[in-house]
Amino acid sequence: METNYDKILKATIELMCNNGYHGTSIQMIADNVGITKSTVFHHFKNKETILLSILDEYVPSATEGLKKIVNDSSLSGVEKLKRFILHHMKLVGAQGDIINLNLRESRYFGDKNRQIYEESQRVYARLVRGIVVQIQDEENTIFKGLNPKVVANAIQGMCNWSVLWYEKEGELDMDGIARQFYQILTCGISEAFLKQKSESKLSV
Amino acid sequence: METNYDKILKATIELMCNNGYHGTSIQMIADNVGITKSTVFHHFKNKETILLSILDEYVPSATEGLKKIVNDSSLSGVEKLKRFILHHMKLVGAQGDIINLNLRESRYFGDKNRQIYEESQRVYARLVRGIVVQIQDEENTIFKGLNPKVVANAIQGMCNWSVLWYEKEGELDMDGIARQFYQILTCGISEAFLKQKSESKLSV
Amino acid sequence: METNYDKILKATIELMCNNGYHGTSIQMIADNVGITKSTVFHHFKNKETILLSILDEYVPSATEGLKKIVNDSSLSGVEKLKRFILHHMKLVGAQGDIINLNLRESRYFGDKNRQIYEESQRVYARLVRGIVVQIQDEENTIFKGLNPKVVANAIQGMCNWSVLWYEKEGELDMDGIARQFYQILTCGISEAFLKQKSESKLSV
Amino acid sequence: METNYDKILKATIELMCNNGYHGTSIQMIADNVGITKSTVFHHFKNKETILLSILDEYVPSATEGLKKIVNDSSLSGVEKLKRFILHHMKLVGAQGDIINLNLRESRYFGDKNRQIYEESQRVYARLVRGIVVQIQDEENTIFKGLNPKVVANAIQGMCNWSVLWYEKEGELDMDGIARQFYQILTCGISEAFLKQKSESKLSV
DNA sequence: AATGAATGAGGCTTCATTCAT
DNA sequence: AATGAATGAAGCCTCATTCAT
Repeated sequence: METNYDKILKATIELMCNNGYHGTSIQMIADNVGITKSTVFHHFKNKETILLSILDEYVPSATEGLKKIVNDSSLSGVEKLKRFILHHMKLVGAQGDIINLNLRESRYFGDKNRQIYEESQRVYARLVRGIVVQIQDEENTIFKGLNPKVVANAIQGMCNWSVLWYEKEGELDMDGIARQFYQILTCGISEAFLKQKSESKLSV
Repeated sequence: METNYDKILKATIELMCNNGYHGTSIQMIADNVGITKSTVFHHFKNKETILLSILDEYVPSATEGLKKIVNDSSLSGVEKLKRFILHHMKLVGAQGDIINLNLRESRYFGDKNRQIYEESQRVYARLVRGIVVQIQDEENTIFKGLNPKVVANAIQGMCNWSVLWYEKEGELDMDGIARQFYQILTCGISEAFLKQKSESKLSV
Repeated sequence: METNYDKILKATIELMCNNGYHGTSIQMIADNVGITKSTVFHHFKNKETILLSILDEYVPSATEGLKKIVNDSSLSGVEKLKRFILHHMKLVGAQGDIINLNLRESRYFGDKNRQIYEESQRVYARLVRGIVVQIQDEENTIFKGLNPKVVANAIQGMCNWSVLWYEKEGELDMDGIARQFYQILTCGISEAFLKQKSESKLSV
Repeated sequence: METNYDKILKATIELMCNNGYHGTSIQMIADNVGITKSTVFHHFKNKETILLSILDEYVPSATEGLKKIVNDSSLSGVEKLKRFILHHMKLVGAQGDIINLNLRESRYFGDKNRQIYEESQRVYARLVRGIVVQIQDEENTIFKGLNPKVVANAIQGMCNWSVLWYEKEGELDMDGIARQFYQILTCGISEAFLKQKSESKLSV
């Protein structure tokens, strides 16, 4: 059975995605769940803690996934980029709402928690930058002569921005979007990947 | 002399960028300017109007600039892309705060105004998409076989995301960032542009 | 072993002394003891009952002590005054916190209990007034021509006020303070008492 | 015309005297005045500030009065004591409610203001102690051999306690109570004062 | 004996806004 | 042009208490 605790988290994700942190009141959350304000405070010390609980469940696992890709020394930089985009866009597809919260609302945390979350975002950014640097080392044509920081931010912007326009029930699927992003960045240099990818899709 | 009207706009930009629409109160604005709440309402009918006035001054001119580029039939698609990025990133550099507001806080408008702003964003997006389509028509290697909508969103994400990480006093200048974005998207296919650009810089 | 029941009483005394009745919440009490709110209600019907239990244990015994002194027909009024002060100040020293509660927080009782406690304070006051009257009857110089009610209140004020300034670990001991109070009131008329008292101290 | 500001102060004095600081809600104050909660906050930043404003108006003037007496080098210690008691008891009669607040509720201030008020009470206490010491220097029989701190506290207790039992409309007048307090402390040594005092009363 | 879940009432405070001056 | 007074609505949160386990 779904507990009120879980229902509160779920309702908060939805509401804060639509209305933002400050635009979502405890009353709205309570109404959405069908309980009283008091009950919300029975489960969570305060409003910030609700958002914190949501992000605490998501952020570490997202970073873990990326770390695994980056630290796999058997992979080429390009391969890592490909996997990162697939990994990241899959998250956007599956947990777009939470990513949305992480990107937009974590800045409303109090000092302590905000620093934690800004740090976690810096960590994530640093991992992406690592991929870019490796590609620049290995490849001759891709990202050549460019500032890794700029490139990494460009990649992340391209991917993260999708939380604003991607429609779950729309015509585009996340896998397809990810592959297109990859192609934009690598300019079709390894089109083999695209074919291989769509074949492998059959076997899943 | 700077009028209170202007001071209110300026203070609101700063405060809403840091705290969001709901996180910025009329009292905060008044304090920041050094006037009373009442005076704020003397100049603006209500809170929403303040944000509206800020965006109304910025958005049309931004769209105008883009329209000029897109409608110039003497330009190739690639050239339009180059100019769009330069144009857009210059805006981010000069008016990053306002773009920030436009992207993040316009969703808090009431129904009527929100629709207006969503429409203006759709217009902007359509213009960008037009550039992508033109490039696909003209070029053989760039954006080949990709969904124009995805590409346009990727470009806009790459660019807009910079409002979150670009530091005005930092080491990177907007011109440089714009050129790197262009290169990422075109994979250095027209490196001539980069050279030409840095030369032209001397003559300006 | 100290039961939770006792721990709750102890914590409540401390907390209410520092924060007052309204300033002390069940949550604070529970936290202070290291149990849950529910457990507090398991032991006490409601908040008022906790305070009631504390005072019910103390007040009757205090009154009893005073009654014994007053009703001992073998004692002179001055002797009764001396003993009352010693008795009362010893209570302040040993149970200052509870006296504090009795004096300051009993007014927050509900109607019924408040009346009980106000009555108990009237009883106490009447006993003290009895001592004053007896002194006026027996002595020529002490309290002569004064209103017994005023004198009794003066004595009680002098004594009770000490809960606000007496420091348990300070330089002054309650016995000494009591003797000085006695001397102030009797103006050293029976200094013999003081000598006798300090000698008797050796034999105790 | 009496402003809402003043009405709020007046209502707060009465309510907090009866119900204490924590027992008095802003709603109660608003109701008592006949305004809304919001209006209370229009005039006072927060609840604490209301109490602060009340005490800030009273405390300094009370201390000033005492200082004048103590610093008048033409007066004997006994005369100062007499005047102090009259001064202090007159305050109790006229502003008993505020003294009550000062003594009982100032402890609920936040750290900063509490320290200010505790210091102001220490100052007051020190002045009283000064009188006691002067008497011990000048007189042979009064307060002889006693700890000045204890005596000063005894005097203050005797006087302050009266806020709890003095009834404005009762049979006793403050002048009479003050004179009786004086006689208790000095044991009728200067009965002349009492006569003189009651005569002077005629001429007023 | 002890606790977790739940809640209605209320507490302090902020907010956007109106009105009279 | 600017402000002080006033307010209704709402916001976050605490409180004492009940109930089922």
